[in-house]
Amino acid sequence: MPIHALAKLRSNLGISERELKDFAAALGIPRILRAGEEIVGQGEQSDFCAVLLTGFASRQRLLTNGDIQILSFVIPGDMCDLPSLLLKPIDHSICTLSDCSVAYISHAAIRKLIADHPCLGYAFWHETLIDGAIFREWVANLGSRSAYARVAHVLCELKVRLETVGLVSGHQFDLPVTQRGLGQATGLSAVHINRTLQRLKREGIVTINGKSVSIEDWQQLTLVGDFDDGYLYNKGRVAA
Amino acid sequence: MPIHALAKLRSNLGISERELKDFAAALGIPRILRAGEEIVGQGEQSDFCAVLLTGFASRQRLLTNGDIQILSFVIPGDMCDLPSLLLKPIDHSICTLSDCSVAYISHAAIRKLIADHPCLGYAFWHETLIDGAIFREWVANLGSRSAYARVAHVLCELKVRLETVGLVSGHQFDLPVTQRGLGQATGLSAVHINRTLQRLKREGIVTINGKSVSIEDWQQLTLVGDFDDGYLYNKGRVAA
DNA sequence: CGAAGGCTTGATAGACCTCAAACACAGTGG
DNA sequence: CCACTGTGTTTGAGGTCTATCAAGCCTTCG
Repeated sequence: MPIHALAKLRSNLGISERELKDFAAALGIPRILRAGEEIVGQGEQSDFCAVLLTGFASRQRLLTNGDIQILSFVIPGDMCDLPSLLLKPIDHSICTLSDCSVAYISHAAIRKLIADHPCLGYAFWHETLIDGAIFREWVANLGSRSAYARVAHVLCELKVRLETVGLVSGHQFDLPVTQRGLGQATGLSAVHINRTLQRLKREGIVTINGKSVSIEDWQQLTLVGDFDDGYLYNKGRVAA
Repeated sequence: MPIHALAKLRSNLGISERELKDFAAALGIPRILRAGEEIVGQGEQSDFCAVLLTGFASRQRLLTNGDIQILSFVIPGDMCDLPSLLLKPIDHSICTLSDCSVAYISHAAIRKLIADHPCLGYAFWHETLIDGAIFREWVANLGSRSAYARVAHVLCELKVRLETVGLVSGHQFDLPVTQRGLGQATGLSAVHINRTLQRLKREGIVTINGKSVSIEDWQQLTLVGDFDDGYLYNKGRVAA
């Protein structure tokens, strides 16, 4: 059932059929969450991890002045809550951006899986390392690039990551994120996001209809966003 | 010999004396590097990890326009290169900011240590997760805070992390980072770093003499920097 | 002693923010 | 079916934070 999650784990680090089975067996029945709900809350000491099966979520941090900083986007196939296995209480929350289905797996079950299949331990670790690589890229994005490049870069990253789990058809994908949300991800105001998106449209690089984004000129978008997909380490693609 | 590294690993995740011994035995003879050298280079496929024993280093990313973004600071006791075990080629480089002594341990040895002591596997994973938490905090720092707060926050983080390995005496510590370097870490120009530091001094929050930083008003600094040390997960301190 | 790099200061410019208002759209209730 | 409300988008105007440029000074080091 959790196709993307399994396929992605499989491709990431040569997981065997057997290990995949054991992992799938340890997953609970998926729960449906509505948009705007919390999957994990900042400061919680959870004893389980969440796997996002369908939908869109954001990892985010609430600052003391009330502002929200989005730290990364969570897409289907992501074991979004793995750090909570070793980091308690967790320093950020994960919130749904659209309706989502989420499966849970207890920390105890994860530890048992790792004990039984050390290879899975490396696979989980690998997941968190890629998350780390994404954070690093975002540091560079926020610290070094203009608003125009930042927005382009985020779109590039999403396109490549969504492609990995077969969620891009043609050059188009769904992006259930408001302009305010994009602002919280890129450190820009919603107003400026609006103007930046308009520029990307005006220059024929993307078109946007509601929540649907279509990349019209991928090469130009990567150029503008200074994007190199190396940091995503997505050698193993899942067929669309 | 590698006091800090061992002590820190020990405190991080209840490593036993025995595991510590095996780890120390696997470390090669430390090498001395001069300031400005590369410990690991962006794009390399290394087969070893580096442990920083003494000195200061920075994790950094070279952008296509030639700019450098500092992603985090590496201080004594950090196994700075752990992601390279599973992420090849590595997406960033690590450069010394001062003269450093560095010990190396092969990936093969690390894998063997983990096989022999699963607990060490979790300890290493934990290290990388804390690095991830630091990246997240930096995303928030760069995305949501003013220049004044950003600089204050970086100073807060360094003070707490250096304290953990006993490198703060009184309220003072060495910081072999140029103002240009602070700019590359905070996404600000060197000129503005200069003015921001002047403001922090003028307001009696810090004093700076050459490479030595002294925190005069810690509470005010944390307030200005919106700093909460939770994300560093440094429950286990090493006595100074 | 000269050169190079880092720090400091002033002036100007520009990128992005804030405020404000109008518009579009979906969901809700009468 | 139609107001009504709330959220998201769009546009304009003005303001501010931070960058850039430029020059002078200081320290370090060969």
